[in-house]
Amino acid sequence: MSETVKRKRLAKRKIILETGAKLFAEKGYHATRMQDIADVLDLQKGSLYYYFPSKEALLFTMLETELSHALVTMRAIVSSSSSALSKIEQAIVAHLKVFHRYPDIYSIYLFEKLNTINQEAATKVDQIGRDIESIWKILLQEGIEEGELKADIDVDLTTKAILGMCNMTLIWFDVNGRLTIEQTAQQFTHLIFDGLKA
Amino acid sequence: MSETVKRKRLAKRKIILETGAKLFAEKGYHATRMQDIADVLDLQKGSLYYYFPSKEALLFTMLETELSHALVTMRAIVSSSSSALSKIEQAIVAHLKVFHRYPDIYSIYLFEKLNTINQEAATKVDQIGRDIESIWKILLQEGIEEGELKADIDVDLTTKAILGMCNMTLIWFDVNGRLTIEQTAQQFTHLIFDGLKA
Amino acid sequence: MSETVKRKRLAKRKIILETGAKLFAEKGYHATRMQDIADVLDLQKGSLYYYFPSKEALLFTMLETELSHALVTMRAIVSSSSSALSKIEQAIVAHLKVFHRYPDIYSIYLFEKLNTINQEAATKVDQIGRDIESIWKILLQEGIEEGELKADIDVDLTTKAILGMCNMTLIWFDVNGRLTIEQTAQQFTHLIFDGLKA
Amino acid sequence: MSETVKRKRLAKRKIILETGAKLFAEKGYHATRMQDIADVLDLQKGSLYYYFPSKEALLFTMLETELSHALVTMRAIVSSSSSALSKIEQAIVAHLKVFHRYPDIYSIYLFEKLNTINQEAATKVDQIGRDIESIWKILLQEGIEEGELKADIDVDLTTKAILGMCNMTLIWFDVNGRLTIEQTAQQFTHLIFDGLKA
DNA sequence: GATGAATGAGTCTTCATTCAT
DNA sequence: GATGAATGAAGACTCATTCAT
Repeated sequence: MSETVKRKRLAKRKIILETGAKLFAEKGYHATRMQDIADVLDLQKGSLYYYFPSKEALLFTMLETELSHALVTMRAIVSSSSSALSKIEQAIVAHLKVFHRYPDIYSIYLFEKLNTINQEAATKVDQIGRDIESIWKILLQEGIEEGELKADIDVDLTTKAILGMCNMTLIWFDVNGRLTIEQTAQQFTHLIFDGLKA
Repeated sequence: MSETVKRKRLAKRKIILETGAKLFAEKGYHATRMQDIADVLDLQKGSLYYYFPSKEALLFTMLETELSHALVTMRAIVSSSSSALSKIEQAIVAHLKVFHRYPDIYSIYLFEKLNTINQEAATKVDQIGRDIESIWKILLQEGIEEGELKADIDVDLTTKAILGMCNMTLIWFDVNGRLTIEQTAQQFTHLIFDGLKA
Repeated sequence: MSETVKRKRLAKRKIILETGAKLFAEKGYHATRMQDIADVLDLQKGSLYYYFPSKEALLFTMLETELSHALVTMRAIVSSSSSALSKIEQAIVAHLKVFHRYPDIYSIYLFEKLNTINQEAATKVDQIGRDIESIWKILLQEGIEEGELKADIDVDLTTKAILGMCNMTLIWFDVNGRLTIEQTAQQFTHLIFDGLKA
Repeated sequence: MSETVKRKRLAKRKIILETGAKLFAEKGYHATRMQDIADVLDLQKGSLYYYFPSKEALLFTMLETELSHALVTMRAIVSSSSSALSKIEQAIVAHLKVFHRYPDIYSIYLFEKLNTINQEAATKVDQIGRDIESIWKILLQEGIEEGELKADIDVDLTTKAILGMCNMTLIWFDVNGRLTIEQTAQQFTHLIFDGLKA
């Protein structure tokens, strides 16, 4: 297979993945038929199987690919030499940015019951999610140890709180809305660091 | 129809709703078959149609019933005469308690793409959700006006942040875990009011 | 489930099995569609799944049921106290009779590549076939030991020869033809015992 | 088209036929995909259509070619001037040898329901089979007439018996087994001529 | 009220075949 | 000659729903 052909094939795979992600995110995995994806791409549904062996494979390929990318990005940003506070600030921005680069895929990751679709594949994807979560715990722990954060913080719970806040943006954030991702991140940071009290 | 018969019928409807909710929450609406529900109840799937005209009806009945209840509860708790800060504190506890009384149903509400199942019914349910959200906005607004909260708070965004934090507990909270709902609510309140900084 | 209902269900299962057997035998397993079976029974193809979980199950149910029956019959006939020669004679009749009671099912057993359909189930069915074959070997061995058969007979090969002769009747035997099963059996016995030479 | 090109083309056709035969024999015609054949040959499945217009054509080409050859061989061997007994003996050897030269193709011939694949082509192939069978009947008839075989033999049935015995070797004979084809043929001859009785 | 049976529309997947390059 | 891509028709299986009893 020539280089050109390979590139073409990969490009087609990518556009199928993106179309699939969009539809899975909009209507849910089960409510999306292969037909729907094929329709958007102006293809016969059978043709999709030339690129992916199954609907499941389509789903988990996008999840694994993108979540792995997210993990790499988070790691890179976090392993800098800034202060803990600054790192947390960066992490919030980074997390939101990464998740909103492919909001469809991350929505699927968060809100589909993946383990009822394919236990094994779901476990793999989940592991990446847990890895990302543990980065957050490390960050908060560092903050405490360096004295920048309160000593009595419940690291686990706070991680869940921050991630809950950030991840739910996938549901309500509007790209054409009043606030940008950066502004949202900034306000989140402010809330988390200083609280609401006057 | 005698009173006894009516009561029996209602009791059976309730248990069907609860079983349905549990399964919808666990496996998702589409992945749950009427058969699954019937199996748990040791019933023929056809018999379910004696109580509910359709799977959709089963879904939306539970959602409307329970969310209406949540709205009532939130309103009651919030219309007290406490200080804004105290009301917010109470609201967080109340919200978590209400949501975790029937976590299954609220999970379905938050994470199923209801509008792809039945646009009209989804709109109705959604309205209740928006009503609850607006209570939060009012609370925050009061807090600002009474000078208890910072004046520069973005009310909409903060509402989303608090609700994100609270609602995601439906995914990770473990009844048998280290923290109770009340303790979780308390820590959330602390975080939101005072932030993490040392 | 009441007795009457159970009986009805079993009767329906039986007629589905027989219809399936007939079609599988006529056109082959792969060339027979569930639709074909349903058509004969004046049923929707989906309805077949109320009785059998899959096409494979339909296939292997008939095979296991009937071959088990064949084994039992062969054992019963063979464990008598007649002379070896007489037993072999009886065995030939019995074998042909059993096989031609449900020629469809035995044709499927002999001529379908079962192991490419379901390895595990095929192994189970095959074991029954091997059990039947070993009965024949025992018979021949007895005949040799009792001095009724030539001492230099190759038991394995002779078994294959006899079974080949008998089993191939499934392909050419015509119920409405010149010879009955009993007459065929008798001539086979004669050939095997005494040969063709003048 | 040059000679070299033609030769190359024929060689490729032959290897496709042999590969196809092997797979058809192993897994059955319907269970074998063009893809499977292409895989073995390290080819795209589309390329097979450069050599054969269809899967059916592939099947019937191999059958007609090889069965015609078998007929020729049988005729040659049989039209000698030996005694009837000797001719039958030779025929058994010849039959087994011919069939085991391409056991795959003969298995397909015997055990596939060819007429459900292509009625017309199947009839053609069948005719060759019937021609071979009638050679056997002639042989037996000669034996009777020359007084070498018993006068009361049922020629048709005996033909079926002998052919059943011989043809089923295609299922169980093992090239690496204890017996060679020649030895098997010899034992078959012995059994048929003299029987088993001591 | 409940059940066993059946339906029929839908959904994933397969695969022989075609064809532009 | 050969390939990568695509087609489209078919087939196994699912499942919400209906209904006679």
